[in-house]
Amino acid sequence: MSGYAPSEAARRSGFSLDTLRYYEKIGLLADVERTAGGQRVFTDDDLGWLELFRCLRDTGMPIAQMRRYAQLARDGDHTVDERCALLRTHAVRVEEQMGLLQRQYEHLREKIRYYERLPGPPPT
Amino acid sequence: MSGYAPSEAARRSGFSLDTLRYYEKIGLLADVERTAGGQRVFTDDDLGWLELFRCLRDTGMPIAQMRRYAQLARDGDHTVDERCALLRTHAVRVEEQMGLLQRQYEHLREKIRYYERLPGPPPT
DNA sequence: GCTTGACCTGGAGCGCGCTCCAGGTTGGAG
DNA sequence: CTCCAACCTGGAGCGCGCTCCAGGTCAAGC
Repeated sequence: MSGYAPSEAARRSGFSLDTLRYYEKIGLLADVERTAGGQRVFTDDDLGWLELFRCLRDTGMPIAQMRRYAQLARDGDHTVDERCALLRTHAVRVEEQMGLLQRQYEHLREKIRYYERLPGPPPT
Repeated sequence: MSGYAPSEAARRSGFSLDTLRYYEKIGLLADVERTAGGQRVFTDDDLGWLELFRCLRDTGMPIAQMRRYAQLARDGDHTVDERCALLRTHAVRVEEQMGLLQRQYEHLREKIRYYERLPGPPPT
């Protein structure tokens, strides 16, 4: 149920071992369990966090902000409002990003259509 | 109609002066005109290229690939197919990127909804 | 002609997010 | 008990895309 070796955690999360260590080093992942010998043991909870980090990373949130979010979560329930606000603000930025991407994608398609209208057989 | 000072080109393109110089230095923009004294004069054609670079940059194309595209364009009409293929390949990547962004955005919204369902007055 | 702000060059530096390395330790299989 | 693959640490290095700087030149307005 819980207790994954580093390589397994890497496989499941899609992050590299180095990235997992890095995320712990900078305080994104805190208090990762260890064996008596000092080797990491990741829990389902850790994997849940990693999934969130992947979501935030893929949507372009800077690490500093993820760090802040994680710290708030560690600080307890009274930070719920601030955490929610942080996510909402981020969501707005993501919407803008999607809009820009969409618009530029359309320009790109238009450029491609221009090439396709050129005399001569269309490539492929 | 054509012939813009660097600051004007920066204003119109939205790139910084340093970035314009950088783009020329690495061969994205080639053969930018100069005054007798050596100062750059940007043409409408240059601005057109910059608009394209912005589109490609905003959609995540690495500079090396933009360089390649620009070089192909300089090489003449016989590179049309390759240029078109390059843009099409890029468009596919952009579609993937949009799909990922959309999916992760939905996860984000779900997380926000989770916060909003929490007991207590929803923030703001 | 002088001033002054915009511009020039080559090259160093930066911020981000990892990624790699050396040198040493751990722990499960046989 | 031995082996060896997986793991540990601290710290250096990297790739990208700019950004900044020093020290000098240009050119438009007075």
